[in-house]
Amino acid sequence: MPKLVPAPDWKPVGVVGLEPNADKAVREETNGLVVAGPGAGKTELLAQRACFLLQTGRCRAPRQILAISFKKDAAANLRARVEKRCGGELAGRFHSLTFDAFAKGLIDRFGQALPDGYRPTPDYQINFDIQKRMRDLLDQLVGSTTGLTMDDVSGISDGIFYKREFLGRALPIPSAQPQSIPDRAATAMWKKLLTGRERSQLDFGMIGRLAELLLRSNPRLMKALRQTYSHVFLDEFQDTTAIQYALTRSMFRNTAAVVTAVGDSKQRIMTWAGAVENVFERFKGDFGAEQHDLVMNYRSAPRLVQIQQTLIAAIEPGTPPPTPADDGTSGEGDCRVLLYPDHVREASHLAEFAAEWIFTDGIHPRDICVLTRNKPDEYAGFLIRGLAKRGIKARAETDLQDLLVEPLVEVSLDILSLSVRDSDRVAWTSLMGLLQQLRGFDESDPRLRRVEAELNSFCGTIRDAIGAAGSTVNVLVDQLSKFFEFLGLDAFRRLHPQYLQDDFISGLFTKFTNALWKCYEECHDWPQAITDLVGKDAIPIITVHKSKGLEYHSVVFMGLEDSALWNFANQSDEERRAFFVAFSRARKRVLFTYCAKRETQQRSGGRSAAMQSRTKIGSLYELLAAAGVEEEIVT
DNA sequence: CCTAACAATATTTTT
DNA sequence: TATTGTTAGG
Repeated sequence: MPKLVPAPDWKPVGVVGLEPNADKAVREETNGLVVAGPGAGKTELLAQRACFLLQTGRCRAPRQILAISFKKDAAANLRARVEKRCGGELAGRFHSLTFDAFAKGLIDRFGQALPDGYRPTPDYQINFDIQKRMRDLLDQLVGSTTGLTMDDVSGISDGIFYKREFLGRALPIPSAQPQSIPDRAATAMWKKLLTGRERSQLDFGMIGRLAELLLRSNPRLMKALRQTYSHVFLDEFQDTTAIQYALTRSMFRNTAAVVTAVGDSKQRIMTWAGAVENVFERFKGDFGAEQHDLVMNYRSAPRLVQIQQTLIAAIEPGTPPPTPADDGTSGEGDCRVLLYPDHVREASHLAEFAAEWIFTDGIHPRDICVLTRNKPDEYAGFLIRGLAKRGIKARAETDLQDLLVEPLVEVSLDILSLSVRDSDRVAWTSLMGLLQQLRGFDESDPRLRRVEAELNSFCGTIRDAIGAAGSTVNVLVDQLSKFFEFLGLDAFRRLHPQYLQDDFISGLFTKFTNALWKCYEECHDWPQAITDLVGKDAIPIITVHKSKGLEYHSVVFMGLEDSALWNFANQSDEERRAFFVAFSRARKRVLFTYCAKRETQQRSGGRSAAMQSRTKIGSLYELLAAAGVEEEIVT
């Protein structure tokens, strides 16, 4: 048992120091809201606070810290930092997971304790299409059992219904008579999705509502939960949805749990997906949270921070301006707008830049990022080919990103790499470790020698099969399936409970094998195909939304044009914040591009490129001009 | 088979 | 808003 440190003696772990407000937030004894811009070290602050609470005994065994993030990688990142900072033993009481994983965990463990009428089948299916299929589902409600007529149902707008009556408020649906038509439809809809088929159909919005109902209707469960967690962290709080906030609120408001939320309202770019606009104010009101503003920017060069100050003044006047931690000795930072006649010139010019950055300045391709507002593959098609001519790889990441972090895919890539490469120590070690774990052997178990031999012979079989002439994607599927049988598919699925859902694991497997086969067909070289799929040396091309929370040495925002920001007139605040998010990803350099003419997709039909304009988003250009950013006309 | 008119969609996380 | 997809009707 590690020795407790008295709070006054506690020092931040592994960092030089914290700015005064951060130090205060780390040691805060009551609910707090940390508001901080990009590069302020919000995640690090949470990691330090976890260390503080665990090492000083503010959070004392058996009590735990619950840390909730939005994205899997953010949750994993935070967990890893805490483990590194204060060791595995204390970090064992730090539970870092996504909101959805947390709510689903409650339903999976205790869902059968839900009240009648709201109890899903234990083998419920996750269905991502419920919102999309709402019109259809509504139409299916017509009938004598629901008492809803064709007219009733066609008078309901599916989008509004889903957001308001179906998921917009706490369960249960008010049942006092007379029920309004939408309320009757909502009641019938829950019934249909929970009991209409053999297996209940749920999406994550429904799971969130059910989790909240579960706790509210089971005081003992609620009490157990509150006793488990003495402290709660909420990361990226500006993105919290109404459902998530309701759950958080009913769990921890007016309880002994100390809740710390961190976020940045200037980076709120998910309101269209349900993020609550005034969630900071509501949190401060409901939880009596004290606000801590952080002002340091540890990410960006001084010139870039200065430009950020201009953007911030426009987005959220009155916000304290950020202070660069970077003194500029390694470069002031650079931002320019490049105006091109067309997408062809843009591609060749940007490729020239990239070649210089990579081959002369030694910047790693992964430390460069191309951002687009939407449709990255269409916007960057020409650029990808321009870069390829100079020997630089680049690719639109989109769904590959998510695929590659799945354990199923990692294991598959390990065994394939081991099969087709002369040696891959890392893959060998990780597969042997996994086999050992799944078989329940300890390190010195003599049976491991046999497993080693079997693994080796598997590699030979796989290499021969997938390398044979006339091999198809089915051969790949077949070989991998056999390998997972050998590995112990059931044990593997128990190790990663998300794979207990048949559709999830089989869909994932198909996506992966198809993607890998596509790479193979392009180069007919297995080691190369694996490298290509992983995208190790490729410049990532992603949307602004995907880039949230990431940072790069250099950022290129392609297509600062009216048509790319098509909804600017309707949601200029949100688009301005997206612009700010894009800009603030960079440590040293940001380039914006504009093309007078642009063809976003490479078409064989030879359609003419569309003329672009930038008047409707003129206010963005004015902001850059006000910050002294130069425009450069490239011919 | 072609065109005109209309509708959908774009930014997203989550097992 | 601009582009792409769908469908009815010629």
